[in-house]
Amino acid sequence: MRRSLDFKKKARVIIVDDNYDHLSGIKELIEIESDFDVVATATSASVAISLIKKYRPEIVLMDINMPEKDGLTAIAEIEKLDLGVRIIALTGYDDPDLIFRAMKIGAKGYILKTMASAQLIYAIDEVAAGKIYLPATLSSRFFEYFQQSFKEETQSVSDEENLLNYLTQREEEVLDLLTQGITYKGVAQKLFISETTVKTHVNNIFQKLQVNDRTQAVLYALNNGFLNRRKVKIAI
Amino acid sequence: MRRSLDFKKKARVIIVDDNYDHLSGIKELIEIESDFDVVATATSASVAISLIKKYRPEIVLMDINMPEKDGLTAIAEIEKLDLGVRIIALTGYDDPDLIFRAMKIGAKGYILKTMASAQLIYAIDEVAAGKIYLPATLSSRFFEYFQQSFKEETQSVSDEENLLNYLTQREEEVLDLLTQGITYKGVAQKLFISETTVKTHVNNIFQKLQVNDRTQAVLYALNNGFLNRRKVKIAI
DNA sequence: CTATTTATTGACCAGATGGTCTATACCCTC
DNA sequence: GAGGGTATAGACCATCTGGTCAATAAATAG
Repeated sequence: MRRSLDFKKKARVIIVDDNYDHLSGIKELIEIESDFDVVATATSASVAISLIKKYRPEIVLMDINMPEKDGLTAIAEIEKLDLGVRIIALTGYDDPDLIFRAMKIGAKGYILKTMASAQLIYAIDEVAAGKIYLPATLSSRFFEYFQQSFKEETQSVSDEENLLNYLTQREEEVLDLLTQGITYKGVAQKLFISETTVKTHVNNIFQKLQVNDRTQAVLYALNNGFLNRRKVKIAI
Repeated sequence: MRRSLDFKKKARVIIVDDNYDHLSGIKELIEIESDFDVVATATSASVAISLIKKYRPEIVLMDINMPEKDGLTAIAEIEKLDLGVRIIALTGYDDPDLIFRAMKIGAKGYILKTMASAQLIYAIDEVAAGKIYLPATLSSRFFEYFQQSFKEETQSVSDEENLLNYLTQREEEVLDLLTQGITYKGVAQKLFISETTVKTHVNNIFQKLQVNDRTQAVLYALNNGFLNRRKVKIAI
């Protein structure tokens, strides 16, 4: 029991930072203040990726602000490799957009360089233990940004303005099939009605949505919460 | 300075919980352990909404598990009123999906009923001060769910499988215009080429994406990260 | 009971769309 | 300089799409 805990603590770490002074500072800090094993360091993202493939560390500390290939892209690439590496992002700024994007692409933690050394060790500890760690202040920032991005999305159009609300139930069914890229004939078969009827519905839909063709109708539906209930869908 | 802090602390609170015992328990706790002013309580969401309109509290504690109108819907409705009320969700379960949805629709905090009373007071404190508060354990859950929902979305298709990657630059431009619901003629004008050329490109796009018409092409593009860079877009 | 809304269908037509084949010109690579 | 990929363009044609007008039946609202 004790052994396995100790074993877990001896997680191997790779540090990536284009500033050599920062790099060695963090390295020393970790070596002195913690049990972690810094197996390698890198001053560029591309070198880092090679090292990660070679050493397969448990933890990577990745500076976000780097020239050439930036840290976020690097994180995305590493995550794509699916090596089980757990990445902690590291920057000087608490820009919510950066935090959001880092967490989105799979960073397991996000730390500011200005934070106390104990916080860094704690973060590594938590992440090494399989958790996701964001300091309270950053997590607060994240959520504000997160909620804001929703408000703009969903609350931008009120119910009265959302033309989708004026569609009848049958028209919604037809539109639903249209958003799956089905032709008049196909819709007619699916709904057991004639092609002409479908055309009538489609025409009514166009008028209500104030569009001229199915592509625009589909786009309107997608942009105004028509099939939102289906699945979580996030994109930047 | 001191006064304004004290003033802030005297935030008015409304508590909503269909279980009367819980309700009065929380009420007592807040009245004894904190400076907050419980101006009203409600055992149903609809009553709560009326009370909120009447009292305009700073804080609402909202139980999520309620019959009739559930707490999440209630939160969404209250947020839509845009009264500046700050809502803290309250449940017995740390279901990540619930947490995610609560935060999505604008809850400023999320607390488990099993948590220590001090934690509840602290949460109200933070939220009353304008912050968003999630206890570390819940925030961890949230992030796991958050990242998972991405992985399914973005990593579901590898680069080789994503047929969009086989499009030439010109074809991408054409597709981009198609996803805006523009006709052959319109595309031709925008790109300063003939309508025939557009048709050729479109046909090539269809073959590469293995679809039969523009609607399907647009849907494929939308579902496979074609215009993802534009805006944050989240939906459930 | 009448008016309105909704769902249904037909007919007709212009124009848009999609499929196929062919052809030229440019650029890049081998 | 031959070959491959890309962008351009025309011709032809079947089909699909969208617009309009008209009509019936059922359900709902007033």
